[in-house]
Amino acid sequence: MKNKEVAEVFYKVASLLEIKGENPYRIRAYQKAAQTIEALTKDLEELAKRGELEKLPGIGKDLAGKIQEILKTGTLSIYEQLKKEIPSGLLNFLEIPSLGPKKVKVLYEKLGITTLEELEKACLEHKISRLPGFGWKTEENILKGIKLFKEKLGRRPLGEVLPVAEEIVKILGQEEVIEKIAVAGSIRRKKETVKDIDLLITSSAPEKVMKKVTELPLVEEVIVFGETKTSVRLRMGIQMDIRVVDSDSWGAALAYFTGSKAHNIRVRELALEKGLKINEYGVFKGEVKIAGKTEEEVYTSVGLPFIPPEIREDWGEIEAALQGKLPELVDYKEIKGDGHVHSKYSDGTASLEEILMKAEKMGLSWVAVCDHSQGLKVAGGVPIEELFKKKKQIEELNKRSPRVKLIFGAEVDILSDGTLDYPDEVLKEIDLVIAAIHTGFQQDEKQITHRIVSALKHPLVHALSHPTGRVIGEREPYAVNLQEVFEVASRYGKALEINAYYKRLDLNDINTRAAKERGIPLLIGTDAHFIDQMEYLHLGVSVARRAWCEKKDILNTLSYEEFLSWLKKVRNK
DNA sequence: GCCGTTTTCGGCCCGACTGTTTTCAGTCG
Repeated sequence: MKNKEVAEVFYKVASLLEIKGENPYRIRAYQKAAQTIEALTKDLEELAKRGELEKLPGIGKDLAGKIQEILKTGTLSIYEQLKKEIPSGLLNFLEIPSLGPKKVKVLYEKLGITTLEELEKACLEHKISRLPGFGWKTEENILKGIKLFKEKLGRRPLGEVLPVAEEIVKILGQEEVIEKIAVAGSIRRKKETVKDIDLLITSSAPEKVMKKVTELPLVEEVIVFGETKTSVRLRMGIQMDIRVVDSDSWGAALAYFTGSKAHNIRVRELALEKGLKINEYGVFKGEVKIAGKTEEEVYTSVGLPFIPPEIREDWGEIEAALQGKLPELVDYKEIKGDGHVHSKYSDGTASLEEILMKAEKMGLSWVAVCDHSQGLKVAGGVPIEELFKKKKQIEELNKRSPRVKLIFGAEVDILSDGTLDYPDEVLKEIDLVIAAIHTGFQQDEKQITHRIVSALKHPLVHALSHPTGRVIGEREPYAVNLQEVFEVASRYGKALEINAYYKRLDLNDINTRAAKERGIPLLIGTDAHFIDQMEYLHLGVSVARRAWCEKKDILNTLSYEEFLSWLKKVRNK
């Protein structure tokens, strides 16, 4: 958690310096350092103690000192100083489309505007359009932007946007003027939340393509209209950027448009070292284009192997690629089971038969049915007698089902004193026990961590479900010391879940990577309460891929028999 | 503010579109 707080301060310092009109490279240095810290899988305080801060990329003597200062005092003197010069309310303004640091500075200096309300009022009184560099159009755009900001149409969960993007690709893919079409951007990188839909298209008639796109019924408003670059807002509120290039530039454009920005900058720097220039049209040696048709070509030209989109974040993939140490990322095709679904026995809506059928359709060979435990009444927790009925039913179904097997599991509540919601003699009858916190989210770090750690140490527990309890856009993680959880999971050989439900994705990418680095087994579970939610399995795999996981890191790649023997092994330790 | 098997100073990714401008700064990705 400390890491995130330090990164946050650096991001804010960067933004304040931007408004102040400081040296752009100094600003970038703060942003880069913030990114590095955010993606760190180690505890910043540990690194600081060992004096290893300066080993981090983008962190030199000065920033290392500033990190120390934040860790020690909880804040940063230059940050406090900047806040005195520039009201921090102005930082919100940067979120408004069409407002950047330069314009924000003018608004503050000429009109003394520091809050959204003042800004809105000034627009309505047409004070803005009289400022130098502003006009009536800008005034209009700001008003629109304030409205969007208030509606909080920020980042959306990937699981919400991905299906829309795929649908649009399907519709547009049928147009004759469109040769190739793909989703790029953070959707292609499978980030847990996305801000917009980036579409890349090849066509020899870009103007016709743009017309088709803007005429889609899903489009609410055209924001930017150009021949090669157009932006629209969809009715669901999300922005969609469309880029059209010719097929000769497909690979270069796809790489450029997929990002991340930080990754692209690194690749372009490598190109510069080799005397090459990369843009969205290709790789150039002087005036001559030497690559660009495929992404592989672009990477090869700078001496890199192909890097999978999910890890293009400048989180060390460039260094790994240069050393030939890129991981062989786990593939969805290698996934054989789902580690966590609910049935009618608790608060799920599907019967065991339906789960079995769905699994078969998805090509899985096993599914663990982990219903809630007895105490969790709001979620239809299963009383002990029912539990044995379920066990029996699963055994009977498995006999009749040669290809897909159900695993008798339970998602057992961790009570507020750290004990479990079934007695041991019951737990030992359950083949897969995943423990989870569903109550007492407000407890302090010591208490929550103690509960989780006690559960993980329990000899009959196999795994910890949704380890941080966060719900994207709705609920912050509870105060858990993950370092301690990792420590115990690793020592006792227990698994941590990657909960694949689109609003959870818990563990997230960075924490999954931290767990993987410590050799902790990971179990992907969809937590499906409706049968179709089992399809979120691919989102869990995406988290694993973003976390650099390979086949061996993921328990779901085990066959039914192998997984059962893993379950037994954990208890025999 | 960082960084360096050319460098400890002088670099630091690259281009499209808009709006307010008579040639380009600002914003955005």
